[in-house]
Amino acid sequence: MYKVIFMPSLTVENYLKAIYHLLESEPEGVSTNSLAATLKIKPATVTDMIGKLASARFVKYEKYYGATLTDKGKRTALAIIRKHRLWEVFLSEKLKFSWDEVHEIAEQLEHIDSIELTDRLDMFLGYPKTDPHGDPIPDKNGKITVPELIPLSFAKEGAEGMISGVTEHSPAFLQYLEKNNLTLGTEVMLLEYYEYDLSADIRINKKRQVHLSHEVIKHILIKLHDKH
Amino acid sequence: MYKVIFMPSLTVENYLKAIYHLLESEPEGVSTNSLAATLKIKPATVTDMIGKLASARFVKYEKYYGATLTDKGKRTALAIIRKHRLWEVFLSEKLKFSWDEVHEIAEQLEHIDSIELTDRLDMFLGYPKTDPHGDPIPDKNGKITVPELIPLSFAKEGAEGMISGVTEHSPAFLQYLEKNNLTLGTEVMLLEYYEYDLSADIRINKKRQVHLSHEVIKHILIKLHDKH
DNA sequence: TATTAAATTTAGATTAGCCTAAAATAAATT
DNA sequence: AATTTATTTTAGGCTAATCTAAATTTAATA
Repeated sequence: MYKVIFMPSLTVENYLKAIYHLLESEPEGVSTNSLAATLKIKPATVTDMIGKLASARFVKYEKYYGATLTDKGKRTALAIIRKHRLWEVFLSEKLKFSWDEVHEIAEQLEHIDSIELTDRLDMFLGYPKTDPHGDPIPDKNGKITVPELIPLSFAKEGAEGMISGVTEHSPAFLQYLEKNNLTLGTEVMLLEYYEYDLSADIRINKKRQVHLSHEVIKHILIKLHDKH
Repeated sequence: MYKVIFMPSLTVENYLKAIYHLLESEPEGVSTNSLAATLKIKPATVTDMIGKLASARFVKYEKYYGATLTDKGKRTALAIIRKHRLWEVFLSEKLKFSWDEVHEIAEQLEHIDSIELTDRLDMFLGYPKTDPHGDPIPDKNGKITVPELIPLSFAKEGAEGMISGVTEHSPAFLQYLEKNNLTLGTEVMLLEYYEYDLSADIRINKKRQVHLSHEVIKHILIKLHDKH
């Protein structure tokens, strides 16, 4: 039988975080394969570890049908995500790292184990609501308020909104956005779709017009403006 | 034979740091036993690891006669000590942790691997020269300037100076100093020694007088005032 | 529905970092 | 100088987290 895990190791923390994020697109249960892909390890390794996580009641697991988080697992995952995002704010606001640089360093900082440190950092930063990519920061009780955002690719022609998040965090993508002034807070209006490749013309800050591929607009999240 | 180590793991970093500090009192070579004691592991484990560290040219090692650091080992150790002390300054100055709380958290933060982060943190903190305990911070090239300090227990009767460091970092000791206003920057004068137990009377900030045990004064470092 | 393909699990092996017990060496004491 | 004690090393084992190869189960296709 599987050994019981007490204090979650760095490895366990990374599994839980990955499961949490993957549940977004696989709510019924995260597959062994997608977990292996995100963690860059072999599926066989994942199967074994998921068994241990289930024994320690971090996940609910049915053989061949994927894993979901228990309350305990969700709590643990959210604590790590809270730390990750707070450190990202620190790196961005205080140390002036660009938004494509913060993720990698925060991957390390998120594992620092001190609730007191996390809470003081939160205070020092002025209790930020979101990280530099617009992702919401869970509060100290693990409560997370997910803002109502839609992908820019879901906007109707003529719709206006503000860029408020992204669903792709690779440096390449973020640098692309930066270079095209598509940063958080930017006002955008969807002018016209091109059916054949799902690309679109976008007006930026009521001035400049750009043409963006579907690949780009589907990863930009906007907050729609209320209609008058 | 031993396997060669490329990127120093967390464990390796802790070995190198411990060796660096122990070389202060054992300059001829750090013994297996004292290393085992500081790292809270068994001597047999240390012997094995020292062999690996020697293969990777982090230490020079002669069986039964202890280990010393190579230039490579020293460089690596100083990089960790630099990070440790910079984070201590951050915790103390920015997050308002007391000087007895910073060490434990910095033990984790010192292993974050990003030269860019370290250098930006250094800048953010205003290039501090010392940590909250008065220990000097190596610069980005690993250069460390050790200030000329003497233990308070070495001062002659009548000598005056400023508390500028400690050689004992336990929370208990630091809290004791705090409670007695014996913090960094405090002016002290050695009034009189008591031969039978090596304790002494100390004047604090030209006002209050206290009686301190040898155990205490030997761990307080002062910068002597120039005589006029 | 039978077969093939893909995903998942099982079985057995490896590595880093630790352990205990026993053997070897160095240091201290008589 | 011989013996005892302390330190260090060697030898053999264990665990967490990984791997590869083979077996099993589910999903897709003919």
